[in-house]
Amino acid sequence: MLASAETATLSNVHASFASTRRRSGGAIQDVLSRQPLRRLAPHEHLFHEGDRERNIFRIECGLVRLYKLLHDGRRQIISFRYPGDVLGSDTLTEQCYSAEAVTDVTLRSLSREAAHRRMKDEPAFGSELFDLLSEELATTRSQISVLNRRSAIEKLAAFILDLWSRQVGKGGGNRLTLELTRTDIADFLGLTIETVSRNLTKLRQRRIIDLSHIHTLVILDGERLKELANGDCETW
Amino acid sequence: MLASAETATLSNVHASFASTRRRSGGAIQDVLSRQPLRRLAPHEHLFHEGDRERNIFRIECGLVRLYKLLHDGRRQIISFRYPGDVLGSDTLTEQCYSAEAVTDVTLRSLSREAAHRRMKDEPAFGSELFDLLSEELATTRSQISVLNRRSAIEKLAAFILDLWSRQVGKGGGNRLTLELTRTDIADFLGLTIETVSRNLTKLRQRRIIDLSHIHTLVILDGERLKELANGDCETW
DNA sequence: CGAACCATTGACCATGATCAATGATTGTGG
DNA sequence: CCACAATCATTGATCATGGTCAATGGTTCG
Repeated sequence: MLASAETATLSNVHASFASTRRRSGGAIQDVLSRQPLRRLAPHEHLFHEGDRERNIFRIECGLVRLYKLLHDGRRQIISFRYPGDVLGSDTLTEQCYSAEAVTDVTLRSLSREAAHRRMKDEPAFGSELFDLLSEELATTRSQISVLNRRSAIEKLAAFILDLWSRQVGKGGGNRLTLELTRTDIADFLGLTIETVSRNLTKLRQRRIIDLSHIHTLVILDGERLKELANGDCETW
Repeated sequence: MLASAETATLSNVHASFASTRRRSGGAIQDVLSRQPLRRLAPHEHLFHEGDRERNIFRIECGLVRLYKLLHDGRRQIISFRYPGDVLGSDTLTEQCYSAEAVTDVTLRSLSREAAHRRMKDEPAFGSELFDLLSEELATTRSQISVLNRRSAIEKLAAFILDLWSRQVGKGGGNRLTLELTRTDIADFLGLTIETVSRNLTKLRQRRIIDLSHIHTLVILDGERLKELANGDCETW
């Protein structure tokens, strides 16, 4: 069981949350790599909704959450961003959400002005930005499909698989570090913390995951998790 | 009451569905205006998910729905597009949804290849496309906020207000034509047709809307509708 | 006119939200 | 370093919303 989970691909999890990541080189990556490192402590903001100053960022290390505050005071987390992720291509025209460090974060950034200058000189730069933006839009649309119609357990299973897919290749196998609070997960999936908690407990009881330490999640049965994420919940 | 509804602005409906519309001139508009007209009958597709051929379209008249089929066979409608709307800026890299005529539709289109050629000659063209895409992303994110956390009545009220805002300025006052079926509305809002129907009935009973003819909706109390869309449902 | 499709309404039920109590974990100042 | 506070997580009881199943009524179109 462990083995099957370890070797399983995520290709048939149709609607996941995979966010915009660029690993390969490219004009944007090159420019960013030449920017100085900045450090942020937990709860510091990269930017706030409505800020005038705008940048493109690349997370070098740590975890960032993007969120919007709803008019009733609730928080909708748009996405979580991990090392290697580029963000801000979508805010060059308008800043319509906030970005906040969850953990200690190291990042590099490029101002909008610099980006615009680059775009004029280097055509590749603009088209890479365009691609980033397209990818972002596609991801956001998948997110709607997941969030809008699915049960708590389906959302949660998809979320865990998504987290897992990010840590694949970084060693650690089926063990993944959960730096997020239940509130973060709830605000992302559009659930309450109680519902998140209850469903994690159920997953634990059914030996699909292990949560011996609150912030360490071990996937025991990845296949089952994928079934759940895809809606096969008959035996749930 | 009628008067107040008539003069009310929609500015404080924070999370609505307003989609990408370009009314003013611009490089893209200019080019599109020079393309030949095409006509589609109801249920004809502009394109299907996965199609290789890609285009930018402008709806000249009629109504189009964009949708994705979920793996369980359900349909998530991404958005409805109306005359003047431009669509397809997001599909230049990948076609990840389908577009279908709801009514008789007239449109103009520009191939991806032509768009790419234009982008090289005319820098404004590329940056207009970029803006269209950004706008699209912002809209999609608002949509998540509305869809993810809100009650059926809040969704429905926001949806009606959005429809209304599109017909403002076209005469007709508070009367709007509902070319969509209940199934369309349900698939867009992530509800069932029964829930849509029941809530429309309640709105009717409370004299907030009138639905004497199935496809003609009259807003009787726009203020109340806005309150509902914003979550003031105490008296519901 | 009849068939197919669409909409409404009712009865019932499952999911997840809310309210509430308790336990665990983390961080801070003495 | 410990103790206390604050935050976070778990669990239970209850309830409301909206989904499902089912029956009926309207509309539209060949």
